[in-house]
Amino acid sequence: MVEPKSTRQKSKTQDQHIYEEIFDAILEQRLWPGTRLKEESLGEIFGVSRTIIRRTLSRLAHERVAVFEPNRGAFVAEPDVSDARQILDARRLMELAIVERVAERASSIKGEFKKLYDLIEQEHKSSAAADKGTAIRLSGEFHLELARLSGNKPLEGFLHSLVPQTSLIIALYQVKEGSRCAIDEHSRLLDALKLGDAEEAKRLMGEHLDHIEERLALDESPGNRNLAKVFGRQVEKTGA
Amino acid sequence: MVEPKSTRQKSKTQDQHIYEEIFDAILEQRLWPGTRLKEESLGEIFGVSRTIIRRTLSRLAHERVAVFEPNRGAFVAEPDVSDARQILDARRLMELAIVERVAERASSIKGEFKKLYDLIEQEHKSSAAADKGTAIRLSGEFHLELARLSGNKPLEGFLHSLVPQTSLIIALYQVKEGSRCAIDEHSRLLDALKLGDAEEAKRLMGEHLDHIEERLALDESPGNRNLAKVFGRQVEKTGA
DNA sequence: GATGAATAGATTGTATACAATTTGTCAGTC
DNA sequence: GACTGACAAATTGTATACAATCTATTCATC
Repeated sequence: MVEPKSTRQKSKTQDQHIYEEIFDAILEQRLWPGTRLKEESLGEIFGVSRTIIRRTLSRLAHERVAVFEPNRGAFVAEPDVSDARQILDARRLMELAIVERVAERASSIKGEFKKLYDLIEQEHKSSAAADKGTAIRLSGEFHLELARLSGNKPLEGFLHSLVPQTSLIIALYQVKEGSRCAIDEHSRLLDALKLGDAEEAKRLMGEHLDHIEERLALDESPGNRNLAKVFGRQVEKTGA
Repeated sequence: MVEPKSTRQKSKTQDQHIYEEIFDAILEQRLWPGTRLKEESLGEIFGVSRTIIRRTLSRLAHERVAVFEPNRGAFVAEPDVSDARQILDARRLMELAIVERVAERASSIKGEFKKLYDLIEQEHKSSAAADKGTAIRLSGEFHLELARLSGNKPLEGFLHSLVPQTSLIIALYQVKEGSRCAIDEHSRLLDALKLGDAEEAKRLMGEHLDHIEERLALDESPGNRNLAKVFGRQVEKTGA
């Protein structure tokens, strides 16, 4: 549908674009856990062949944001309660390590904090506009930008896969609506980071994550399991 | 060259096999940083088309064990000094978190320690046989099995990409030969883990990693930079 | 009417064909 | 003899063709 132009050249950019489009859709919870990702449909949407789509799905699968079911196709991942606990555990570990490193580097990266402030401002705007999807995505982007400022690419990459997975967990298991205090938490965290106060930053990040987890129903009782699954798809887990 | 049989079915296993073959070659330092990974050659070696090879390379690239250079192909990664520091930093963080979790679960996973003991025994054997490649690989597998026992799949997956990257760093920057005390360190670590002594296990793991890093020349002085690069390949960094 | 087998349609998995790009070679010029 | 440009070979990047598998529908049977 778009002009084919040179066919090549923009390949990496093209890939990245499609990836981010799906990534953002998951962050904003427009793509629900369990949603089928049909290759030909996606190919038509983005004007590329299945080859490209397949590569993107493969990347998402490697990041555990999507799963391939053999001969059945790719689906948006549906982390179960056990997965969710492991993901949140890993994420806490990462986030604390990240703020520690950002705080340590605070003085040498002063100029780079601007984007974080911009993101907080945008968060306020979308919150005021009751634009829930954008607000959630911006919150994720705040954490990703923090990871980038840690100066550690492996950690950044790892968090990049944990953030959308957290989004899926929230979609599946959040029972209480998120009060907008999260934005203020980001704001206070950023203040501590700017001062290079690692301990305070870690404390704030820990509380921030506590608040996210408090709103989740991750007990394994059948009632809650169903509650979670009901809003997902693909129920046939036993039969296979 | 191999019988084509059903063409399908074994697909995932086939993929996994090729992946592990390359993965092990890197762990054993048979594949050197900078080595070109030509798609057609690999396809012939494993008896599959470029499609399959490309998927494998794409996975390796995502794990930062290989790098794609646009229109030029895939190469075994050559982490520079800055990359190396970040990788080792991330790895330390992961390894400490992993032993912490294994120690916590020690009592409930008693039966699962067997493989670790087996691996140590194999390490002794290959060390006695002066089989350096195998010894290095087994050491890596020890850490990977530890990660598996942490019970945290995301952490396990992340370490799975850090271990071969460490192998590349050692290939590029190790200046002193590794004394075989590493095996005893694994052994003592395992003892502490079995007792559920998280603090002692973390201390031992920290020392173990110290010893690995002590043998590396990661200072940015031009002499050492060249020393490292000289044994790699693909020198044209400025031109392209 | 419910159950189950057979068949048609849809979708994924892999190989291959072709286009775009890079790399290496060789002639021509200064 | 060194340098530049053009051409040829090799290799990657993408699309497409075809095979294998799964899914849904239909029809027969009880």
